[in-house]
Amino acid sequence: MKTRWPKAKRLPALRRAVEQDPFLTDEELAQRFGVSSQTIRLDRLELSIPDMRTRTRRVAEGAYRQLRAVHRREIVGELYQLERGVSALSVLNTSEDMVFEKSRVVRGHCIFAQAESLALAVIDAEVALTGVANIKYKYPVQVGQKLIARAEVTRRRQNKYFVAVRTQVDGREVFRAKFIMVSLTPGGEVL
Amino acid sequence: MKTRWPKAKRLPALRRAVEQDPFLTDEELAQRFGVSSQTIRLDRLELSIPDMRTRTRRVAEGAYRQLRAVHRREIVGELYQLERGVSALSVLNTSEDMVFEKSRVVRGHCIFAQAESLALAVIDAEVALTGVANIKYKYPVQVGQKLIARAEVTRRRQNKYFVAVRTQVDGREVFRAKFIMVSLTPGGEVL
DNA sequence: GCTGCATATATGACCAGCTTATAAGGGAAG
DNA sequence: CTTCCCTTATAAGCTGGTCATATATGCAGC
Repeated sequence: MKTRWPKAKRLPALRRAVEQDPFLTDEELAQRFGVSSQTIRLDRLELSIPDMRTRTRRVAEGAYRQLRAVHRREIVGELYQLERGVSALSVLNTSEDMVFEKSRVVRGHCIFAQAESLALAVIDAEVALTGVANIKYKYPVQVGQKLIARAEVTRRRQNKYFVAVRTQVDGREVFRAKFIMVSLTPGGEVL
Repeated sequence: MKTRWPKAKRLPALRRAVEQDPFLTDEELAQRFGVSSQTIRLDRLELSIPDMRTRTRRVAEGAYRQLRAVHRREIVGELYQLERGVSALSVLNTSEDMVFEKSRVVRGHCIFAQAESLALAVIDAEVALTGVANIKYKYPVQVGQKLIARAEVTRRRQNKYFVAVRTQVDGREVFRAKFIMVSLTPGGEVL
C-alpha cells in the first residue's frame, strides 16, 4: 500500500488487521497503511489495541490453556462433571473461530468434537476410539452461545460402550448423538 | 530459591522450567535458581533455548496455526475435485496436532471434520448445515497418513441433500458417513 | 487570500529484555 | 601455586515499544 489511508477508513481496517494477524509490528502496519509508525501508535492508543508483544503474549497464553485442554485432558470444552463409566458433563463457549463466516453459525464439527471427546472421557477405558456415531443437529447454534453437553453410558458389551450425548443451549436441545466407542485392540480393526 | 544451584543440576531443571512455562524472563529464572541473569543467558546459549519473547511468539504461532487448522478453515483438507451437486474429493494430511498423545491415533473429529466440510462443499447451496449424520470409523488412522475423502450426493428432496462420504488411507476405507445436509431457513429448525 | 483545527509526522528521552564481547573474580583440581 | 571452569560484571547495541512535546500538513470556513 503506497497511498495514505484516511483515518476514518484506517481505524476499522487496523482493528481487523491486528485481529487477523496479531504479530504485526507498528512498523509493518505503518507500511501497510502508508502512514508513519507514530500515527499507528496514536491509532492503537485510540482503539486501545495493545502493542505487538502484548498481543503475542495473549495469544500464546490463551492458546496454551487451550492446548493443555486439548492435549492433556483431551476434552474439547471444559469438563464439569465426570462419573467414570456412567455420565459426564462439559461446557463449551463458542467463539469466533468456530463459525461460518457467512452465516455466523457454529460449525457442526465443533459441536461434534465436544460430544465425541466427552463420550471418550466418560467411558472407563485406557485407550478408546469412536466406532459408530448417529448424530442429529436440531437447531443452528449462534456464536457466543454456551454449549452444555451431557453424556450417558447406556450399555456396555465387551469392549463396546454405548454412549448418548445430548447438547443444550439455554435449555433447548440443539444436538444429540449416539456413539459406540471401542477399546482399541492395537493395529486391529475398530468394528 | 536462595541457594545457588550447581550447573549440572541447573541445566536440565532450566530446560524443564522453560518448557513448562515459556513466559519466564531470564531475571525470573535467575532468581529461581539463585544465580545471576548472565549465568542464565549462558545456560540458555549452551542449551540453545531462545529468549522469552521468541518462546512466547513460537507458542502463539503454533497454537494459532492449530486453532486455524481445527476450527477456522471452511474446507478441512485440500479440495481436489468438485462437481457441484454431484461429487467432490479432498485430501487431508494428518499431523501431530490431530492425534491422541497416548495412542498416536488421529482424533475422530478431525476425520469427521474433513468429511463434513466436504459434504458441505459438494451440495449446491448458498448456506447449508448438517442435519443428520450416520458415521462409522472402521480402522484407526495413524499420524502422517493421508486421508482421501470422496463425497457423493445420492439424493435430493426439497432443501435436503443426502451425501455419502467415504474416506480412504492407502486404498483402504477407514471411515464412512452418510449426511443429510439442510439448506438453512434463517432462525428456524434444522430438521 | 488567510485563519484555525484536526490529522499527521518528527524528535528526544526512556523502558524491558534481550545479544555480543570483554574482563575479572572465586574455587576446586592438578 | 597455578590452571581452568564457572560465575559475575560491565558496556555497547538491538527491537519494539512508551510518553511527551514540537512541528508540519491538509483542508474547510470565512
